[in-house]
Amino acid sequence: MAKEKKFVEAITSRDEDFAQWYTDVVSKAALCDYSGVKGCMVYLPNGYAIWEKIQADLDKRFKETGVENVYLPVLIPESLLEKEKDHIEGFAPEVAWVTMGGNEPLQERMCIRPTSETLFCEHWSRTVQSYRDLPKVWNQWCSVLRWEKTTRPFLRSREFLWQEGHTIHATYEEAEERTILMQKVYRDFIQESLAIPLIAGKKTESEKFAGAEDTYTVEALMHDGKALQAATSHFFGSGFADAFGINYLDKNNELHSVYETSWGLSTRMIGGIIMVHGDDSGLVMPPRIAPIQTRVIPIAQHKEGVLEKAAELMGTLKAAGYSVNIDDSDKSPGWKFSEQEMLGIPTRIEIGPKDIENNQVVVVRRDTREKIVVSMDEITDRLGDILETIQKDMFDRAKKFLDEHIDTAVAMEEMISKFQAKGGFIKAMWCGCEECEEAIKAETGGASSRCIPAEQEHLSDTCIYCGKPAKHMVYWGKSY
RNA sequence: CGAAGUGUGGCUCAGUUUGGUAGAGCGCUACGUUCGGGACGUAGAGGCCGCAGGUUCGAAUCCUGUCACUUCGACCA
Repeated sequence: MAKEKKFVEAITSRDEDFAQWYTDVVSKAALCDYSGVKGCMVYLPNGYAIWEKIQADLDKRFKETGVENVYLPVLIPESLLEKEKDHIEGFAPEVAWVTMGGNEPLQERMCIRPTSETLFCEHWSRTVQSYRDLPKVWNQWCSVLRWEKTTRPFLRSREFLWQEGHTIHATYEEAEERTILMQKVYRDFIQESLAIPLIAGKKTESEKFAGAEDTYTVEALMHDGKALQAATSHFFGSGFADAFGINYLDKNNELHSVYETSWGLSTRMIGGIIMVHGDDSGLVMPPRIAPIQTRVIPIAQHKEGVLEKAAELMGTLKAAGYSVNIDDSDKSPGWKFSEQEMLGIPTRIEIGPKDIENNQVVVVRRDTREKIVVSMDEITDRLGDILETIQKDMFDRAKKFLDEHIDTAVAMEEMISKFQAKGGFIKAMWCGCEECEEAIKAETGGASSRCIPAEQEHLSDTCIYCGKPAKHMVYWGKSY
């Protein structure tokens, strides 16, 4: 990637200190603020607007597959959380407890939901009786709380916003199909709307969700070469159903367990957008998910007619369906350009006396800074084309970066040197045992198994670590 | 939870070693001049120095405790 000209000193260079760059972008783009409680953040208008766009897009996609939205309580009694063994073991270390109601100690303490499988199960165990009650394909938009030790804005906060879908089905096959379908929904959404290319597959035994039989994941690669688990879809089999007693009578009056799934995507995805697309000038929003698609910046706005013409342009664009705003503050133009760039608004439209004279405007792309002179008469059509081009180019650039950071290895020395050179994903064969998985992580300096892709390649016959017969080809990488 | 660091106007920090009337830059407000890549002048507003104790004639500064945040590790969407 070409060295970018840097206009603003307030943002640390991305290649100099990626972690600091990330924090600077979050703060300069006014996405969130820290609060008085560690790991609980204030979502500012710019940040929350992105979440609202994600919600709207994803919710529409969910509903096209038959999902219905619900809302369940924020509190889970301890006895309920404990019903499924693997689940409680997985979450116990990071739940927060409520022990008092007013001034009275509670008879039973309750945790603030870290996830809601147990609540959905409890509800269904009381209400599902017949095959006619199935399937249930539900989702809730809410926040959950996990007492993380180390927190970072969006990437790992204690309270975070997400959606969690929960479904139950009469058959194993139908539930498995739903699990895979939701992985596809996430994959399409993230690639099409967020312009973030992915690798997809199943998690290994050790990386699976607590209580799941299978976890399907989509993984993105950040600009620093680290992987981000973007969304997961879990297949539970009938484990939870049996633990909670969710049974139904089929047409032959025979009693059966239901099969269950759950799937989620969180505000962590906002961190992903920043780390995939952002640059040294700040945030770069993919046009389809950008809360504001273009910002009108008047040049020499004190001159006769400039502000009026700029306002008129904004009105025209609004009427054409664009999400647009104007910066008519008395800041200098240069300041406004930098501001628009830090916020990641995909385009800006400069309009000054020269433009008005020539019946034109100057559209500037955020991603490339390319200046495009457009006739005032064509702007409503051309802007849409430009935004679509940006969307496509952003995906293509990210895809090229991803492809350049996927490598293969058949021997440990090869894997270690390749991984340590530039991070990214390394494809390598694996025998399927947890000991090798851990050893690979330790010896490479942090490359954990990210997923087992559906499209398997045969790189060699043996596990890269122990040399025993290989079962899977796995993507390995350092994870956020 | 281990290790390190930091809390002083909205922000970034100086002042703490050696106790003596709270500082700078940026930002903010008003007015004027500017305006195609973070313009400038003039005049202003704004802080019981994270919190609680203690030592002292006197504490941002020394002592004790406590809370929070940041970064790095182990755990995790």
